[in-house]
Amino acid sequence: MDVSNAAIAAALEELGDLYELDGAIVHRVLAYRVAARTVRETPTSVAQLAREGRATDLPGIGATLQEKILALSETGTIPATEKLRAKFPPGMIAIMRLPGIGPKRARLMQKELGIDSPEKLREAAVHQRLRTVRGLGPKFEAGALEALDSGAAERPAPRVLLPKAIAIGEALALALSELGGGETHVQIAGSARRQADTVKDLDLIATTNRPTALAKSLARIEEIESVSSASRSGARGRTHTGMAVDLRIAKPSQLGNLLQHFTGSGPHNAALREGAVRRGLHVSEHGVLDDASGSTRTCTREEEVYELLGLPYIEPELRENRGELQAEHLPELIGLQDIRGDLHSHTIASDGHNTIVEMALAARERGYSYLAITDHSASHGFGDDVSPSQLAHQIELVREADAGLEGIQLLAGSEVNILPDGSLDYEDELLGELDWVIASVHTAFGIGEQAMTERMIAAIEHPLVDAIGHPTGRLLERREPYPIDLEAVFAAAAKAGTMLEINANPDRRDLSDVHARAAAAAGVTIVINSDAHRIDTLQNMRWGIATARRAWLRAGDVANTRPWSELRTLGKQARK
DNA sequence: GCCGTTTTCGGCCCGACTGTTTTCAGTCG
Repeated sequence: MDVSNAAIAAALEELGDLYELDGAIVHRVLAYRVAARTVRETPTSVAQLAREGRATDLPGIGATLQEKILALSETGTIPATEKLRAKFPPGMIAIMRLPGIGPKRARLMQKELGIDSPEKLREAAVHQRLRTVRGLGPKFEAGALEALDSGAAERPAPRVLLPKAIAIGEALALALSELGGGETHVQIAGSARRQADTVKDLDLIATTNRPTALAKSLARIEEIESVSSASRSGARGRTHTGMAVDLRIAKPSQLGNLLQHFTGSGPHNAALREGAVRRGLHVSEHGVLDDASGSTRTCTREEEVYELLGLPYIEPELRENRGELQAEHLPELIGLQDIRGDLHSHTIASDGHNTIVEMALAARERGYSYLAITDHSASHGFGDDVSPSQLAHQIELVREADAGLEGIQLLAGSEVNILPDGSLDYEDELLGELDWVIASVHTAFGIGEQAMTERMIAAIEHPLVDAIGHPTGRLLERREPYPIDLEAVFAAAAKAGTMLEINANPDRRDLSDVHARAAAAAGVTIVINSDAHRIDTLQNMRWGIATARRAWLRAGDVANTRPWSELRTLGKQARK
């Protein structure tokens, strides 16, 4: 079995870190990090690509890295890594992770004091030996101790799921607007604005006529635990939940530049600026410097920044340096208003918390014209399983509720378990009674890539399965996707006409942005579903839309932007 | 390390902040 893309990415990250410690130039180190990201986001097996000599087709991967990937996949290790590990023990990388310590200082301390682990660093700091090294001083010593005490060496900074980050960001923006007075406007930038799966720190951009007062007011907000610096240009702080907050205050004349800069992403901005330099332009958060005239243009609106560079406006969700700067045409992205119905929801028949009618009314309230009731199936377990006879009864209940409701069509459905052998846990005859069938994997995640791929493809090819639910099984920050050959899955789904879901639960967002984009490119029809287990979570649809936008999807790529009368002709039930 | 409207070598975004310095290196986003 091939080494996974995640393992290759981790190996490239490690080698980049080791080269950095070894004093390599930053561009070489960056090349490893860029390559690691590319590998992590590639939906097909990079080990296999390397074996076929095609890994070099991926952006940022050349002959040297292809060779190293090949070595990793054939021998389980990369020779250069082995060599450098002997020179720099793992503790050195942990030290380099501490805030305020990079490769230069880590190596300096190793050379001068023999420090090669967080423990030895603490020992030296406590005994005030760090300050004996030229270039280091008492403040550095104190900072190192504080960083060690924070636990930064043991665990990476936590990432917050998007809904929580946006909730905090909106609360802070509102509080700042009130504290700053009438002329104050605050908006969210950074990865939260780009609608990423998770957010490390929150970027807020403000305009105000009292900048110093606004920066100082950050400390007065109840969510804020501490503020480390505040000036007329902004403030940095931390919430009680440990999330870093960066407030930047812009002059209105430069708001466009600042917003563009702090929306990122880093790779997008770096590529944008490299492209600009080729046109004799230099982009920063302050403006666009033109070599020809020697003058700097500032932009009140973000659109003007892109216009000055000869680019169309690029939606924040696309700013990941995934081809948006080179694209001939950018897609007109799908929006929440395009969604006509939700095709994955649960009720009290399984593990949901509301009745069919309650869910239907809430869906109608959202403006949907249809809702599929898709409770779990016969082998779900947890006491929430729906036996075949119970499903037959549930179908009657759905038909009854549908007959009694105006303005929304209820569809009888099920979220059927895909058993380890690829079969489903209801008989075809019963499935044939349904309007809509989703099939999902809920058990036996560890059967291996090949078995999982065969299992999934069996479900995809089942004549009564309309869509596959949360196709990779990932839970953000908690569980990796199960190993599966997605290239084969996408090809099978496109051929069979089985849709693949973007599950909009913000813990899942599965398919992911890069996977959904690859699936659509392979000809798969996407369906975006809330997987709501109560009326309140129907609104999770917005996170699915966020993923779809990051996947470059248009309304036409997504099945449930169509009325049911049209959608049903795409489903398998129409063909039975 | 990669890459090519500067094509096989010589570039490879831009600025702020901090702490240690006497003019700047290192780190960070």
